[in-house]
Amino acid sequence: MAATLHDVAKLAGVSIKTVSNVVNAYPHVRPATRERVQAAIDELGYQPNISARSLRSGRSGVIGLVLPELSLSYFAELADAVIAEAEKHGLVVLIEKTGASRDHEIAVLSSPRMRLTDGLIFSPLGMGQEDVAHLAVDYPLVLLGERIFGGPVDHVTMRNVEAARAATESLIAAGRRRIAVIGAHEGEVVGSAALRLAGYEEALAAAGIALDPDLVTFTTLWHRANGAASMRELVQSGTPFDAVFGLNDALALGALRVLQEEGLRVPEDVAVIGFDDIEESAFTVPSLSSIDPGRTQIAAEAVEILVRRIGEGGGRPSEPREVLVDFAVVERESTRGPESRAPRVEGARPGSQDSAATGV
Amino acid sequence: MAATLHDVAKLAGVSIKTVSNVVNAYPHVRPATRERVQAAIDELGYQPNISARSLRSGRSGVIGLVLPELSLSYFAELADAVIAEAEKHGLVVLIEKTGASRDHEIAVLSSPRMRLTDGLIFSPLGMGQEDVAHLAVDYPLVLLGERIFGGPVDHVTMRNVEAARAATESLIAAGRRRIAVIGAHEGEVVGSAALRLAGYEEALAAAGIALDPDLVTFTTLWHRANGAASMRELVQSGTPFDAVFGLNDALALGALRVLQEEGLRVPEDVAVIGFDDIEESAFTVPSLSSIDPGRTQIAAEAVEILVRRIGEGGGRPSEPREVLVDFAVVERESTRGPESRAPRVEGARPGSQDSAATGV
DNA sequence: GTGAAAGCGCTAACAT
DNA sequence: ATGTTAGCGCTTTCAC
Repeated sequence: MAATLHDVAKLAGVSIKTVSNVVNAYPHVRPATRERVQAAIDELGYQPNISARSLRSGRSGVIGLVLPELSLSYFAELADAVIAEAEKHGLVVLIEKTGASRDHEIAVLSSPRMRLTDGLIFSPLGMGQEDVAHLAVDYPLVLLGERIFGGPVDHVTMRNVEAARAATESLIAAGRRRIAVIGAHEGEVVGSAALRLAGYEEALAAAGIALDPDLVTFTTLWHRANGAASMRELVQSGTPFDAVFGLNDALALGALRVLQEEGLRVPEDVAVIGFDDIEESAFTVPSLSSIDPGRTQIAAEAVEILVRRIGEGGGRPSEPREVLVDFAVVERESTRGPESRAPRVEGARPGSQDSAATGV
Repeated sequence: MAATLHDVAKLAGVSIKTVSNVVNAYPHVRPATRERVQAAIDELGYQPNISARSLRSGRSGVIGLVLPELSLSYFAELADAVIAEAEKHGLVVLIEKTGASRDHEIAVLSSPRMRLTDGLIFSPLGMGQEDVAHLAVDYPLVLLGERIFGGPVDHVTMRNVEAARAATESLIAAGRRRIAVIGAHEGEVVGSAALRLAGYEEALAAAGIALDPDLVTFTTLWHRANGAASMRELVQSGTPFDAVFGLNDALALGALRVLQEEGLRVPEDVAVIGFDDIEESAFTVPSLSSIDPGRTQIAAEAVEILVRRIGEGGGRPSEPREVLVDFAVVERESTRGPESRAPRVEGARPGSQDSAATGV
C-alpha cells in the first residue's frame, strides 16, 4: 500500500539510487532529474520507511528520555524542554518512566525496547553511586541528576550545593536565623537531598549560625503532601523557627499551605523558599521564592551532548564531560516583605517557551 | 559488535529459526534446545534489533502521543497515564508536541517521523471541525479532545457539557446567583471552551437565572496568568459576582490568587470552581473545587482502543467508536463553607498511581 | 550524475 | 520440532 523507493523510481523512470539521493538531499543530482523525482514523490505521497532506514543506517532519529514520572512538574517541564531541543535537531523523543524504581531504571538501560533509539537521556532517582557500573553501556548516554557522579558517561547537572547555599543565604540576609529544612533524606550522601542539605549547612556555618537538628525534617517522598505533613509536625512540636527551606517547590508549597492553615503569616512570621522554580510557584498566594536550577539549560546541554556523541559514531570516544549549569535565586513574596508585592502576578515565564494557545 | 540471531544460532548449534522461536516464546521448542539457546543468548548478551523486526513484521511496539504541550499539568498528567497504560500492553510512547498550532498538528499526521509508530493518540487544539478530513489517515488513530466530532476515527472524550453544568449547579446549590465565567472563547462552537460554556448556560437556564453577558470573560490562552488578568478586569469593572467558574484549573487558580489579592474571601465572598482537577488544586489555599473529567479513564480507553485497532490489521475496519468517560465534581474549600475544612490537606490522590519516591 | 547489486537483522512460508 | 529461504525498504559501495 505505502509507496516505496521502487514505486517512485519506476514512476519517475530512474533508479532507486537516484530517488534516494533526492530524498536525502544529496547535492549531485541534475535539476531536471530532481524535479521529475520530486513530482513522482508528491504524486505517490511517498514517505520513507523509518524502520528500513534505521536498519540499514543504524540511525532512527529517535532519542530516549528516561524519567521517574511525568506528573511531577519538574520532570514535565524538563521533558517539554528536551522535546523542544530535540526537535531543533530533527529528533523525536521516546519517553519511558521508571517510577523512580532502581530495578526499573537498571532494566531500562539494557531494554531492547530502547534499542531503537540512537541514544538516551537518563534521569535516575532510585539508582545510587554503587550502580555506577550499570552506566557503562555501548550506546550514547547522557546522565542527568545527582544520584551518580564520576561515571563513565557525560553528565549534566545543577549546582545543588551552591544553589541551596544561596537560597539559605537569602533567608539569612533577610534576618532569619531559625531556618527549618523540609525534605532531608536520612543518611544520604549524594542525591539532591544530601547536596542541598550540605548547601544549607555551609550557609549556616559561614554566617556563624549553629545547626539545630530539630529544624531539619525528613521525608522520603518530595510531594506537596509530604511538605504539608512535615510542616504540621514541626509546628506542633513547638520548635521555634522563622524561615523554611523546602528542598523542592512541591515540599515548600505543601509547607506554605500548612503555615497559613496554622495562622502564621508568610513572610512576616515565616519566610519560605523552595527549589526548582516550577511554573506554579509564581502563582500561589503568596508567590513562592525559589531557585531556578537552570532546567532549560540542562535540557539544551543534554540534547546537544547526546547529538554530538551520536555523531561521533563508534570511534574512540572522548572523555566523559561533566557539565554544570547556572542557577538563579528567584525572590518572590514568600521571602520578600509585603511592601514589595508589586507587580503582583508575573507574566508567562520566559522559561515556558513556545506555549501557544493551549486550553484544557 | 552487537550479537545477531546468527551469532546465537552458531554458538548454540541450531538454526536462526530456532533462536527466533525461543526469543518469541514460540511454544513448540524442546526444553533442552530452549535451554541451550537461552544460554547462548545470555552469553552473547543478545538483544533483538527492533528496526529489523519492525521492518519485517510491520510492528514497532511504539505508539505516538501528540499533545499541545507537556508543561501544562493536564497534559503532563494525561501523558503520564498514557505511558502507564501503554506499558501494560508492552508498548512504549513517542511524544510529539505541537504547541497547539493547527499547522503543526496537521503536519504531524503525515510526518514520516511518526511512521515508525504502530498508531497514534492525537490530542489537537488548533485544528477544528473543518479539518476533519485530515483525520482520514491509513494507520490506527485515536482522537482525544473536543475540537472535532463525528470524524472517521475512534474518539475518546469527556462529558464537557454535563460536567460544566454540574460544576455550575454545585455553585447554584450553594446559593450563588451571579456566577462569572473565566476563559470563554469568542465565537467558538465546538472546543472545550464552547462546550463548557454551554453547560454553564444550561445550568443557569434550568435554575431560572438570567445570563448576564458581563459575567462571561474571554481569553484565548488558558494559563494561570490569563485567569489572573481576567479576574482583575472583572473586579475592576465593578460588576458584582459571588462565584467564579474557571473553564480549567489553571484559569481558576489564577483567578483565586487575584481574588485574595483584592481582599475578597473565598468562598465566603466568592466561591470558585475549576475544571480538570489537576494535582495542584488539592494543595492551594484555599484548595480548589474542580471537575475530575476522567483523565485516567481517557488514557486507558485510548490505549485500549488503539491496541485493538492495531491488532485488527488491514482488515475491513469496524465503525469508529465514540467513547465518553465519567466525570465527578470534586468539592473542596473554594466552594464549601470554611466550617467543613477538615481534613485540611488531602493525601496523595488515587489518580496519581504508581508514584514512587520522587525527589527533585 | 546515475545505475546495479549487496545486505542490514529479522520474521514468516514452506520444507523436512 | 527444527532448518531453509525469501524478502521487508532502505543505504551504500562500486561501477559506468
